[in-house]
Order: sequence, then C-alpha cells, then structure tokens
Amino acid sequence: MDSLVRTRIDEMRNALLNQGISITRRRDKMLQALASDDRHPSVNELHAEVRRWYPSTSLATIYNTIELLKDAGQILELEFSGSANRYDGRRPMSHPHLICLSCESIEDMDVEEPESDHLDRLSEDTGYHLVRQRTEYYGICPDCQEQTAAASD
Amino acid sequence: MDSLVRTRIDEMRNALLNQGISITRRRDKMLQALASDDRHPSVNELHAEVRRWYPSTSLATIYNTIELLKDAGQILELEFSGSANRYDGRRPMSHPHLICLSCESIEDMDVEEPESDHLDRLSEDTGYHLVRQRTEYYGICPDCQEQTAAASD
DNA sequence: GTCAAATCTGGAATCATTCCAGATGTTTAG
DNA sequence: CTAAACATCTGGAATGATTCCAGATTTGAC
Repeated sequence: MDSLVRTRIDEMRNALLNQGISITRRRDKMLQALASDDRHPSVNELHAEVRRWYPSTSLATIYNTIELLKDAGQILELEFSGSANRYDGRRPMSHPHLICLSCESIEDMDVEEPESDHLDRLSEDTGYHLVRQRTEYYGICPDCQEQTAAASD
Repeated sequence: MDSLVRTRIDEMRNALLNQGISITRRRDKMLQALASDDRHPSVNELHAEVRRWYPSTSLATIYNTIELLKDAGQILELEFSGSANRYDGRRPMSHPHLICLSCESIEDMDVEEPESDHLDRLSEDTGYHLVRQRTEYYGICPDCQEQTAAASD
C-alpha cells in the first residue's frame, strides 16, 4: 500500500482517537476506502466497499462515520441536490475540483496551495467569519469528449 | 421599481421568448420575484411570492419555470443536499457567494469580474471542456456574529 | 366560438438522508 | 469469569426536496 495512503489513514485514526472515538473494524475499513480511493466516493460506494469485508454493515453506519469524520475535520463533503453527496477523505482541507457533467467523475484540481491566510483576509474584507470555501469547475472531461467524438463518427 | 430590475426582467423575458416560451402571468410574477429579490430565494419562497398574486399556483409550476430558466441560461442554481436549492436570477453568470452557516443567508460577493477567458484558459490547462464554475465561502455573517456576542452578555 | 397546443394542478413516486428503538458487541469493576 | 454500563450497529420508518404524471384549465389561431 502507498505510504501516503498509510499516513493518511493514521492521521484519520488519530484524529478520531483524540476525540475519544474508537476505531471499530467497520470504521477502519471505511478509513482505508476513503484514503485510497481518489474518485470521491458516494455513501453507496463506501457502503459497498465496507460490505465486501463486513456484509452486515448497514447504511446508517456509513452515514454515522461520515458524521464523525466531519466533526473531526477529516473529510470534505461535496454536496449535490440532485444526486448523492461525494466525499474526499484524502485531502480534507478545501481545494478545487473538476466535475464532469457527463460521467459525474470528480477530480482534484492541481493548484498551488492558497496562501494560508486567504480566508482570514477575505474575512477582514467581508466582515464574515469565514471557515471554509468551495470551488468547483463543471464541464466535460477528456474521456467523455473522446466518446462523444467517437460516437459521431 | 429599480431600472436595473426592469432591465433584468426584460432580459429574462426575451431569453424565454427567443426559445419560443410564452410569458404567462405566473411566469411573469416569478421573473419579477427573481429579479428583485437579492436574497437568493428558495423554491418555497418563490412559490409563496407567486401565490400572493395567483393563489392556486402549484409548486410544480415553480419547478417548471426554474427548469425553463436554467435551459435559457437565465438563472444560477445553488445546490445543497441538506436543504432546498437557492436561486440567483439577478446575475445568471457564475460568481462567488458568501453563505452564512448560521442563518443560511446568501450574499453575492463583490469581486472584480473574472477575465472572460478564465474558463477557456483553465480548459486548456486541464483538458476539460469547462462551462461553469462555483465558488462559495462559508462562515458566520456579521449579523449572526453580533447576535452571538449579545447573547453571551 | 371551436379546436389544438401549451400550461397548470394536485397528488403520487423517488431518492438521499436522518431518526429511532431494539439488538449486538466491548469494556470495566468486582 | 460475570455482570453491569456503555458504545456501536442494524433495519426500517420518517422526512423533505424534487420529479413525474394524468387529467383539468387556459391560451391562441382560425
């Protein structure tokens, strides 16, 4: 297993432990799934993954663990009204995403880290006490563009 | 009525007419509500407003009209999974918003217009064919900060 | 006025998420 | 080891926004 993944799992484990939350087997599997899957899985996908190991796992447990991770600041939730939320457990700090309107894939966007005081400066400017941001770009991903091109041959 | 509001209503009307969609009385009220309300109303709020004039209006009509406006590129939809979507009919092009986590108010953020080729350049960089973006900042608005301060006196 | 097309209504269906009561599993104190 | 106390988990019901649909109403062309 990728050592970055391992490091990330440890971060999540420790963050939960620090809040007095124990790492059960299901929770552990879920952390593994979140740390290793960069496709920004939905609750259903996480459920399916954890079920491979513990088939009796209920959906409620997945929602539950998501809640714990959110409280611990260890997961980024991408909300959508029409379809299920998607989760980023690999990089829990706000960062921009590329979202394909056709296949609904979500990719992290590589950008230089924002200055760490970015939100602080904006808070000054706006009078808000800002705590996080959300930036997403919507379009058609390269794969889907190819498929469209191929289909029209 | 503010002349900017009037102009905006005309823009929306014309955009719909250009698509062969007629402006019924309910639709017209809804355009007025969208153009004059800068609080980013939800479907329920729009419904309530239109009902003041046409009490028999059903929710489905509001959803319907939203769909027409989206297709015509005349409304910005801000999606949330936990609560109802919110709409910006005053500035239909992507622009950043300030969202209060406490009172759920949404404000337009004043920023210099992005260069018009911003999405084009990002499309080049990423290989996506990008069509829109979403930028939101979450925090506590000045009003809610005051209330918290007052409550703790 | 008549007819055809567009619009609208009200209620049912869908689906993600939340809630809850009871069952199961884990830990602690003795 | 055992029992009580507590945390976790399950399965199903409740919720709420949105979509769907069939039938009723309205509109526009003639």
